[in-house]
Parts: sequence; C-alpha cells; structure tokens
Amino acid sequence: MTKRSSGTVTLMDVARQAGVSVATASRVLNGNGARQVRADLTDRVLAAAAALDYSANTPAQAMARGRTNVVGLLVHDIADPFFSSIAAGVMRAAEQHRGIVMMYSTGRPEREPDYLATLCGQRPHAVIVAGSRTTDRALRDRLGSQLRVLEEAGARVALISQHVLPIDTVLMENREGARLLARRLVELGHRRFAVLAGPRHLLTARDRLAGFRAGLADLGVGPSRTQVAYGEFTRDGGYLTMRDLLTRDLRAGCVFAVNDVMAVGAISALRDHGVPLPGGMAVAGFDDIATLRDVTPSLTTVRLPLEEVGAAALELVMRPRSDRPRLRRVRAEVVVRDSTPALGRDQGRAG
Amino acid sequence: MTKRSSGTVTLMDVARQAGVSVATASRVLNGNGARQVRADLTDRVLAAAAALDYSANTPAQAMARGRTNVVGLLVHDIADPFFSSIAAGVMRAAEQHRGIVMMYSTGRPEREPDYLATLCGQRPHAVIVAGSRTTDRALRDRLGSQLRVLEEAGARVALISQHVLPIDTVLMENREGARLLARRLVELGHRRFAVLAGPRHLLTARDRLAGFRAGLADLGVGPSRTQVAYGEFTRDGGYLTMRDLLTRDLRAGCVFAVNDVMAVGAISALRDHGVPLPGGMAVAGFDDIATLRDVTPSLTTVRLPLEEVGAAALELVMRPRSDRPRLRRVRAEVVVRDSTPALGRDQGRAG
DNA sequence: CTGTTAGCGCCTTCAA
DNA sequence: TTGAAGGCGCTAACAG
Repeated sequence: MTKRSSGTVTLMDVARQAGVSVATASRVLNGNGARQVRADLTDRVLAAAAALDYSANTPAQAMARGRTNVVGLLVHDIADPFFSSIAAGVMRAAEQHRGIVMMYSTGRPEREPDYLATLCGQRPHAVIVAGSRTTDRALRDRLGSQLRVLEEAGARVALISQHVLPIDTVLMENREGARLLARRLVELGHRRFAVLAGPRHLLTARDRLAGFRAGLADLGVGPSRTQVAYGEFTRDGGYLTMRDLLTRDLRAGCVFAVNDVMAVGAISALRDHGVPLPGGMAVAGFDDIATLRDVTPSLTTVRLPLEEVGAAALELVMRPRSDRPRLRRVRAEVVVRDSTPALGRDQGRAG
Repeated sequence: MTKRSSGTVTLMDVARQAGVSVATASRVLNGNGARQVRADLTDRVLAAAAALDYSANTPAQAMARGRTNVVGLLVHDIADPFFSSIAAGVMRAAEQHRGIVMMYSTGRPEREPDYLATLCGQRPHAVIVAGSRTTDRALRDRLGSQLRVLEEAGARVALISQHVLPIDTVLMENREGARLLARRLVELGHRRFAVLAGPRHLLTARDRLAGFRAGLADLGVGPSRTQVAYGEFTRDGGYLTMRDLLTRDLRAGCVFAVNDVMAVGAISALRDHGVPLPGGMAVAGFDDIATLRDVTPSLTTVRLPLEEVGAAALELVMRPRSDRPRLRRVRAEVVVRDSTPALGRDQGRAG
C-alpha cells in the first residue's frame, strides 16, 4: 500500500506499482474487450489500482478517445415534477448504458441555446432537450441551429415533446390525449366547458387545447359553449385564471386545466370561492403527476408515462444515428377519477 | 466564414483564421484576466471564434488545468420533490458561479460510494451529497473514506442533512423543527399522538421522531401516550402504516407523519377508512413540499427552505476550504394549517 | 500478449 | 504583447 501522500493517482502510478506498462494497465482497467491480458498481470494491475484508490481521469480519457460518455439534459425546471420525472427516466436508462447525465435547469426557453453552447464544450455523447417549445419561430431557429452545431461536433441529439425540428423526437400525445379526455367528459354528461389554457405561446398548452376542442367537436359539442382563459402554466396560474373566471362570467360545469398543477390551483380557487367539489364543478387536468394523486377530489386527468418518456429519449440517443429523424410516440391515457362525476342527462349547469 | 465542413473546431483553427498564435487565441477566449491582448487581435480572434462556432473543449481544458468546473451532486431520488427542490437550489446557485452540475440519482444509499468513485474520475471541482444518511456505520465509513479520496484529489466536499462526518455540512433542523411542531400541537389541545416514523435506520426520520418526543416531553406529555409505527419513507409507506394502525389499535387523536408525502398517504388511508377530516383526526407532516400545499385539509407541517439548503451547500463548496468542517444550519419553521384544528380542553379522542 | 510512443486540445511557462 | 513548446493522463496504433 504505497499510497502517494497527496495529489492524484495516475495510470502510470498504477502501472509502476504493478510492474507493467501503462498500456497494459490501461487495457486491464479501461480496455475494450478485444484486447487480452495475461491473468497474473491482470490481477496485479487490479490490486495496484485498488490499493492506490485509482480512478481514471475521464477528461483525459475523453480527450484521447475524442468523446465523453456524458449525456446532456436540458429541462425547463427541475423542481417541476413533470420535468423531474422525465429526468429520473433519463437517468435510470443512462445508468444501464454506463452514461452519466449532466443536467441543466434552464428556467427560460430563450436561454436554452446558451446552455447548449456550454454543453457543446463538454463534447457530450448526446444531448436531450426537454424544455418547453413555443411559437417563437426565431427562438426555435436558434435552438435548431445550435443543435445542428452539436450534431456536427458528433453528438447525438433528441427532443422531447413536439416534433418541430428535423431531429429525433419523443412525441407526447398531447393532442390525442386531450381529445380522448374531452370525449370522455362528454360521455359523462358534461356539456359546457371552460379551459384553463395556459400561456398562448406554449405549444404543449396549445396542443392540449386544440385536442380538447377537437374531442368536443367529435361529439357535436360546439365551440360556442366552451370558454377559454389563458394564464401561467403553473399552480398559481391555475388558481388566478380560475378565480378570474369565477368573478366574471363562468358558464361552465366542467373545467379542463391543461396540466395537473393548474388543475390543483383551480380546485383551490373553486374551494376558496365556496364551490362544493366535486358536485359543484367538475375539474380535469393533464399529466397524472404522481405527487398529486392524493388531492381531493381525486383528479381526472390524462396520464403521460413521464419516466418512460425520459427513458425513450435516452434510448433514442444511444442508438446509432440514422439518416432521417426518428419519432417515438408515447401513449396518453385518460384516467377518470372523482373530480369529474357523471351527470344525469341535462344536468349540465348553466353557472 | 471558412467553416470546416465536419469534425470539431479547435483553438488552432480559430488562431489560424485570426492570423494569430494559439497562445494569443487562448488568452483572448479563456485567458485569466491578467494577460492583456492588443485590441485589434482580440477582435479578430473573437470574430473568428464566432464565425467558426468555436466552443472550448472542456475536457482538454480540464486536463491542462488539472480541474473542471463541474459540481457533482448526489441525490437519493430526483423524482422526489424533496430532492428535486434541493437540486434546483444547487443549480440556481451554481449558475452564478459559472459551475455546471452533474447529477446522480442514487436510489439506494449503499450505492453512493460507487457513484462517488465515478464522480471522482470527472475531477470535479466539488461534490455535494444529499442522499439519505442511515444508522449503518459500515456504510457511513465507506462514504467517509470515499469522500476523503475526493478531497485528496482536490475536490471540495459538502454534505446535506446530518453532521455525521468531519466535513462541511448543511444541517437541517429536523430535531428542532419536530420539537417545535410537537409543542404547537400540544398547545392546540392535542394529547394523544401516533407517529408514522418512517424507516428505523434513516437518520432524518429518527431525528424527527426524537425531536417530536422531546417536544411532547417539554410540555409534560408522557411517552406512554404516544404510539410509534415504522414504515417506508414514501406516500405508500404513509398509507400502509396508517392503515395498519387504523385496523389495529389506534389510540391517537393526532397523527404526525415524519414527512409530507407520508402525511398525504396517511390522509388517504384515513379517508378510505371513513374518518372525517380534519375533524376526525389531526394530521401533520414535515418538509412543506410546495406541490402538496393544495391537499385538503391543508397540511400542518414544518417548513424547510429546500432550495436555500441546496444553494447553501453550493456556497459552502465554492468558498475556499477551511481547516475544519463548517456547519451551516437552516431553520425549520412550523406552519399550522387546517389539518390540525385546535381542540377545546379535553377533547382528545381516545380512538 | 506486452511495451513504446505519438498524439488528443488546451494552458502556461519561458523567450523573444 | 506575442509566439513557441512542454506537458496534463490516457488511448490506440504499431513494434516486438
């Protein structure tokens, strides 16, 4: 146990202590399966490495090999359970591929290209962008060109959510899920709806709104009976939008919030306004956030398998690149719970 | 704009295009403020770098400098809002220091040393461990020695939660917070308690239990009147433990779950068992998870400023190392809400 | 099967 | 102020 008293243990130290060359030590410790090393030398190297607490310098490996095993992950906000679930999925899958995840919580979409530039310097094996897509074309173009730079530098790239760029994408069925939800709600007897639609520019929110409208139209519920109110994509956004609606001209018997946290905010607003739940107003959300499965009344929503989404994105970037963008759809599934009770015929409230 | 058609742009490419040496280019792009470069050369280098989409190869920089600006972060489970909030705080603070966060979601505490070994290879600037500490001494020792290896390799190290190793630590006031909570509950008129105590081996859970007992003792509520039931530290753990208690011999009028997600599970179990809330049973939690602020009845709990905790840990590792371990306490604050109504004198239920 | 050696891209003395 | 050159730790030819 001839530990160097300080500083870093290098491969050369291990080789010396084992009485072999650095090449042999390298082959034993980090070699690709192809090269064989005699058993006794292998043992000596392993023993030396253990005794010295050797750990390979990954920056050096990265330089020699030209690439790291880092997977960069951009999320909009890691404190948001939607994104932390996706991140968990990415990490779980990355582990099986011996990849490590470097995560950035970007906060604002307009900062994403900057983070990508930083990430580019890491020479990552791959990059996954799970931020929010918006209608801002200029921003989308900047994002696209930054992603192209990354691809040219040899990184694999994947997007999560909308397929708005010619890049591998994990597509969430926002539209289809909302459509199915709308139909279920109509089947339950609801006729007059209010949609807490989130921000106008957010594609995810828009898709869910559009899908919901389509579902209503499917069953002949005209758009004139549906109110739409925009607001933040957050709990407080749901609360405030709902409150505004309540103090103005709410004519609905069923509220669809385009995500669960907004729905929870809306429920609080309804309660604060004295509306009994679930009887006084039906409420539905989207995402099926695990942490929110115990709210009362239990929330009707559209389940998105978020961990699977993250894992799917990682599998995408681990597969060899293909000539044209691949799409991986993940199914959305309606989950009816207590917050949207069935109505007898023609009980649709008129507010 | 003489872009190379493929491969990676290096500093040499930039230097050539700008008509300067690599040294000059380096000084312009990544130089330490000391070195001055003539204005016109500076401009040419900058222009070339922009034209070529140059981004410094950080592994190479790391090798030349001997260290990266990576901050490694170990959390127990990133999908858990407790840890994702901490992670958000770390990242927010890291950004201000131009550090980047490499995160690992470890799952099981016994895997933490392995992750640390991997991290060690990254030659990180610092490492923050926010996993769960347990009573397992062997494991703690392994963790400690792995952290020492990291320190010897030049990394700064900090722990979040208990101060069980001679290392910089952000200390959460688990014990004190639970103690204050117990006193408040007694002041509200509660006398008979059940504690959903989480796993026996988890220090955080133990501290909260111990603090709670101490608080009761402070006000003369003897331990004989307090039931303790152990279980998982999760929502389902709370549900199952509560259910067991209900079907066996619950003698309490107030349940303290040692974290919020368990409390939410307990609330569901109570509801499923037909206990009216908040009247039929008081429930309190710990953490004040933001996502759970809208459960009904709104949950009495102990607020821990989790993002601040993360940020504090990062500040700790960014400060120059000191000769002896530093402690940074974060305050816990009791938040009384609807789930623990005040009782008139002697209304304590006997179950 | 093992050892020798030339880079990987960058930073940083050291000279000029 | 600028340029030339060594070296960071490792991998991957290439010899032996």
